[in-house]
Amino acid sequence: MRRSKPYHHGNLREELLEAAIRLIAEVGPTAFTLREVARRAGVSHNAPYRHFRDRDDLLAAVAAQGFRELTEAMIAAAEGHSDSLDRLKRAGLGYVTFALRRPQHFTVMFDAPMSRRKYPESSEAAERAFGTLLGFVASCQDAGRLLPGDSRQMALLAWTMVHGIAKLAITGRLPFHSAKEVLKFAEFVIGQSLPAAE
Amino acid sequence: MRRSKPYHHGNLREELLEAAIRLIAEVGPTAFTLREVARRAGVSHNAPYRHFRDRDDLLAAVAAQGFRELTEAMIAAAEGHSDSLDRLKRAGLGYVTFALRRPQHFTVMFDAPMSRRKYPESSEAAERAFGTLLGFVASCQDAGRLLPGDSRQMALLAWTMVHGIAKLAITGRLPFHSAKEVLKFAEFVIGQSLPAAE
DNA sequence: TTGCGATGTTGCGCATGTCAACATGGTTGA
DNA sequence: TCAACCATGTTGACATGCGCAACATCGCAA
Repeated sequence: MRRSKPYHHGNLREELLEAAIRLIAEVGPTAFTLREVARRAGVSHNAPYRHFRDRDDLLAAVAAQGFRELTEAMIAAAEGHSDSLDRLKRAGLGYVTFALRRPQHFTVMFDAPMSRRKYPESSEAAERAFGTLLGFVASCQDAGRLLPGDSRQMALLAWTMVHGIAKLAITGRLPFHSAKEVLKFAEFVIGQSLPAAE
Repeated sequence: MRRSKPYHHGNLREELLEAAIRLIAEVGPTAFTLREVARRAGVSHNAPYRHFRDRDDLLAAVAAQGFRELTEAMIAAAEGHSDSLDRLKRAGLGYVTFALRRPQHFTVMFDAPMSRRKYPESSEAAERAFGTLLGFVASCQDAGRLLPGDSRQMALLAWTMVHGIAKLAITGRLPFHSAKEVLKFAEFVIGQSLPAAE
């Protein structure tokens, strides 16, 4: 049995990250505060500095975690569908759904200018997410379900589309009042814009 | 001749707004500070409170001004082109160009959740911008250059597209290193996704 | 002319990010 | 075995920001 609080925490980095993610979900990136994270993790206001260079560094870690989860969400959304074009569309909807479910986290992931130099972990996680989308696109082309051509370019097209929808929906700019409506619109956009073969 | 500084400024609101826009262009919305704006306008750190409820209120005014300029930018981009579809495409490229030229301002306009209640001026300016785009879409449909259908839906499609491109480009997520490349990509996307008639 | 309301100013309390100095205790090498 | 070391936490301080309250100034209206 542990006597009250041990001086050394043992797993602080993880807990700080989780606390940060929860805090951001509650108050958003602007009101997000390093000191509040420390409070929630039950440590002093300076403890986080042993694990993160500064506020932005912690936010970058939060973003990285977000990108990993986004990747998972897209894969999970495509799961169970066998037609490659269907899988691509589902992945796109998964992207939007993720953004709608975790708007603040999504905001942290995309609002700060990404600097590969400073935050390599976050950058790599982001690239992995894009790579996943690229994979879906390439599969479609291989299967002849999408017009052939530069898959990278095509994946960028798909990405900017779902991203635009997600961002505008999150910030309340679209005239929709439920996730359902947004997703219906997203389906319309995807169907309209993907250069399906045949 | 005016002896040193008069106690009452005379046109402070305007100057604060301009100073704020310049400051944001330099340091971005995060580092933007009410006090620095006051400093630049040459007034005390509390003077702005006579003209803006708080920091967010000033930012909302900045956003409103941005939406007005964005509207102008789209109109100007379409000017001189007679074919309606051409005009629509140019307006879209104008949207992206505006974002690339004034990334920080664009960010202020779109990153904060929009509350119609709290910031009616900014909301209306934003709606006017969208209305402008809607007008271009409707013209295309009237001229039979775009498939008929719900123009509102179609305008939303166009908007989310250019917005996605703009946002990702601004935050350095697209693999392009010049505005020219981004615009070329934007042309590709627009050409690919607009459901042109014929 | 006077006094009132709009506009600026000074000064404050409180919160935050971050630096510096110090405390603690698990691990390690002699 | 045990002492020194280093990673990890803590305390305290400082500069800066936001926004409130009280006060100052001045144009305008009665």
